[in-house]
Amino acid sequence: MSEISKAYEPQSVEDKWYQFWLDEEFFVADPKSPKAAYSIVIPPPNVTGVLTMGHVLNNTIQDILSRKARMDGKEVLWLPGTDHAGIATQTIVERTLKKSGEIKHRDDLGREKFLERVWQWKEKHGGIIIQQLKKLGASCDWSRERFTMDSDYSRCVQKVFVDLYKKGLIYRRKRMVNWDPVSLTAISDEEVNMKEQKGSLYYFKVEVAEAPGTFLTIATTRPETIPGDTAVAVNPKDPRYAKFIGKRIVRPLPAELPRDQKLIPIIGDEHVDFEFGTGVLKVTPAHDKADNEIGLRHKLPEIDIMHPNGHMNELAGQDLNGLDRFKARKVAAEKLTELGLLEKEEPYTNNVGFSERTDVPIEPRLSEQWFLKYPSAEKSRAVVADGKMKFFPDRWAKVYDHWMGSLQDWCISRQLWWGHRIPVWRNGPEWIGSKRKQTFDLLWESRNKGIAVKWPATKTIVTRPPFNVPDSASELASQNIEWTTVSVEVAIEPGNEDLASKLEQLGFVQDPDVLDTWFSSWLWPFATMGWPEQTETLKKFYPTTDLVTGPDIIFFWVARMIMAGYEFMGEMPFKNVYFTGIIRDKQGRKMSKMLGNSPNPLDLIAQYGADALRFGVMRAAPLGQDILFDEQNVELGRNFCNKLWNACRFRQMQGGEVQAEINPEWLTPDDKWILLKLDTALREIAAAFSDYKFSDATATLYRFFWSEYCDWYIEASKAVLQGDDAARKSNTIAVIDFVLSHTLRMFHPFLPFITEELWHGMGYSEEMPDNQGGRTIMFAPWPKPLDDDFKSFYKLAERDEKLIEARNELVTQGRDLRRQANIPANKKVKFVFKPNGHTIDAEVLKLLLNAETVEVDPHFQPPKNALAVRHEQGDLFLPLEGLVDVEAERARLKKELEKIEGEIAKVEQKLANPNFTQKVPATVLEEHKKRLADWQARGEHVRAALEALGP
RNA sequence: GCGCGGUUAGCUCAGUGGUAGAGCACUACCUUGACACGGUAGGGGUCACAGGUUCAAACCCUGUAUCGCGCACCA
Repeated sequence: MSEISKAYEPQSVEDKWYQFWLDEEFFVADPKSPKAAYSIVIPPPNVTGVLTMGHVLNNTIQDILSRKARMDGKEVLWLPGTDHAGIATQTIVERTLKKSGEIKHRDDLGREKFLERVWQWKEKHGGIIIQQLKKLGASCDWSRERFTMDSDYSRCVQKVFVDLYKKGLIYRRKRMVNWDPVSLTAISDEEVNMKEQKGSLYYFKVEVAEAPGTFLTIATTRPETIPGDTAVAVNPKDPRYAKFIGKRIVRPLPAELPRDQKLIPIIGDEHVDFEFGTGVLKVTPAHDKADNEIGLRHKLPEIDIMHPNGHMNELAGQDLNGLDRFKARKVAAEKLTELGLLEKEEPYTNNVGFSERTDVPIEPRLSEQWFLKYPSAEKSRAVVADGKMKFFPDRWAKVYDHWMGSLQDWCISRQLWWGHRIPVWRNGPEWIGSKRKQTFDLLWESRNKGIAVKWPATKTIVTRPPFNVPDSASELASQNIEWTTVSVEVAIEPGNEDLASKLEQLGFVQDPDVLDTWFSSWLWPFATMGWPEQTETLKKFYPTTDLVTGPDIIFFWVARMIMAGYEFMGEMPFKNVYFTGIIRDKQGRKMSKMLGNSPNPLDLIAQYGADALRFGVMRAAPLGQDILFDEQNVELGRNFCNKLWNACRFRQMQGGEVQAEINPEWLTPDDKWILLKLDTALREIAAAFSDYKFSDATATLYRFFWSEYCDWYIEASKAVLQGDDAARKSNTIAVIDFVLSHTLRMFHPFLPFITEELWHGMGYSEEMPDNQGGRTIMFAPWPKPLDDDFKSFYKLAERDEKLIEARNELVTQGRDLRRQANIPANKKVKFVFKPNGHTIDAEVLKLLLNAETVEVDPHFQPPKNALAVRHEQGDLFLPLEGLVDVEAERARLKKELEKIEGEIAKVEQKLANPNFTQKVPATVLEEHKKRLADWQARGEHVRAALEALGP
């Protein structure tokens, strides 16, 4: 440290070292390295994203793991990148363009032009979060940064799609999906959140056509869908209604439709719960998932009465046509009232599915979509259940298992533009005329080359291989298939772009939909490493070691990656999964832009430093618990860094040789004590790492460094450092260097910047080989606990530890005497120590007590008013002259005596119990006996002190 | 409805059977040659409740209450 500032100033330090690490390529992973591999792939943040506290938590953990692994001598790959985030990105760009007045709708630009703008936007703003991660100190291999829409990556997605298509696992079908009427796309079940909604349950009556004057009453929450009803269902076992099955009712809406066009059947279906409502269910197959299933069972017609944007269409009738679905609900109820059919409306709370992205109620809608039947599901489920892949905390394994046990096919198509377009071409309406022969020839030729050509004859939907393509025109003819009614699907693998363009010339069109973003993210662990080539990187770093992510994407991402890993790599994608908690504000609310309770991590870094932010977050983030974030945590981190800084500054002020040999003969009991405490801390941290308990690790670091090293050891060592014995002094400095060099390395994964600065500043990097931290602390060895050879060479034994701990206790009590006597902290006082056969360093005692002198007198006879503490090492007296408030002191001592007697009674009771003395392990019994003796001794002492105060 | 997690000091949380802990906040004293982003000392808890197991329970078991989360879902 050329210039020693009194306080640590992170801003000037952090950028300097990050640039150094980048320039030296310390983060770059070498697949040819002989070292053992350690790898993590980053959960790719949205390319539109900015750094949130969640990212800070997540990436700090990954950085800690990566840096620790480097110090453990591993070849580390932390692979970064971003996700194209279909809906989110498209929405942002579209909104921006609308705001600027350039367009009213993305159709104004057209698909191609619009995508150009998204790419432009991505180039301009897409790097922000990467830069922010660098500010945090993330040691990612930036030379390998990937984006899920990179051309290589897109080829992986395309290949995977066609592969699964050929296996028959991907298919296109008209089905009920979750429709988001705002973003105008289907979404998957996982993107739907159920929320409680307060609404109404409407009871209306319908007339039975075959029995005029007879009415059934139906309860519904959605009267606006009545025009879409194609049946009324009752439970066939319901005695009230069974007799109506087979008859028809008159559907009340649309009101203007003639009665004979509104007759719909009463059907019997087990699905109907006769406890609920009136026991009569209206069936709307086009607008309700359960109703759709009933519709399929009973072959009911489907009437779609809504536009994709959630507004009613003309089939809903003139009263509702054009209205938004919620407005239509009210109008439909009014209409029923008008018709005299509404019996009552009661308040009702039910659960409604909301789109995760746009937060509007999803609309169940019939549409043609692509679906995936999950591959390798059994293996993927078993690997976690068997514990071959470990989840931390492991309760998530149960959640995973439950989901894996009830997999539903995944709706993977999205009606968006920004994303991987589905690589399937279909014959369009203009597929006519003279190009017919040319087309068939091309298709037969392609099919023979292994291209996936599906040939579903009209009305026959083929979804499984083998693809039943007629071999020739004559076969086509012999099957009596009219070529004009044939529909063909061609899925094209990467590298066959020429076939696509040929098909397009022949009137084929590519499917307009894109794939769900997660359909690309699920390939992340191997698509980023060069798959499908068997690259050096894949060989070295796949499967990855750890995955760090939030439990909110366990289904979206983690489960799917496991399945993709098995399906395409034949191997699990990661060995351990660490699930972080969710960051909340200090009132326990989720961080959100709306609430404005989400601090900007960059502001925190600017104010407190990246190390402080990292330390504060890690300290507050126990495994598996949500984190209530408070800026005070960061302040604490800053204070801690400052403490570390100043402790090193103190060492530097002592001068002397850097990292000199420690001479075992000159070690003081305090030296031995701190070495043993260091050993304990190293062991605790090793244990914390193996359990992924980072908050435990930071707690240990904090306690060891602040309480043990600074508060006790440094203060005690001043006795030597301020003395005039040069040999002892340099030995103590050697101990300090030993401890500090271990401490800095132990801290480095958590506090990368300040430790690098101090590592160099303290001179610990000097004359060291590279693998000992010569160029950077990043590659200094992770400190190991002290071994037995070390301990015996330096004669470190448990009794040294006990001796100092007892001495420290004596000091604390001695310091308390000052307070009892109301002596200001800055006033030096004279203590007398009456030793009890033990040796104790009076110089150290004097320093720790902040005393003017500590007189050691084995024959000291205390005066009446001396305050005293009795201790196993001797008695410490603070002789005073009339300073003490006798009454207050008496009261205090009495209170203490009461407490002591209580403790004595407790232990005595236990020891008097023969069950206890006979059953308990010897060590516990011993400990209780000793405890009793200790309390008794203290009690005696307090009693003596009381007596000494006089009557 | 099913499942999971929490309930310990004013606040946020550690603590897997053997003397209840940390940080912050609080009180008092102190700018003592590393650090006021600091030091010293102190006050403060029937460990949600009720049973049970045990020589011994914050900890294990059963139940209850309460908060949060996930899954499922009946119009």
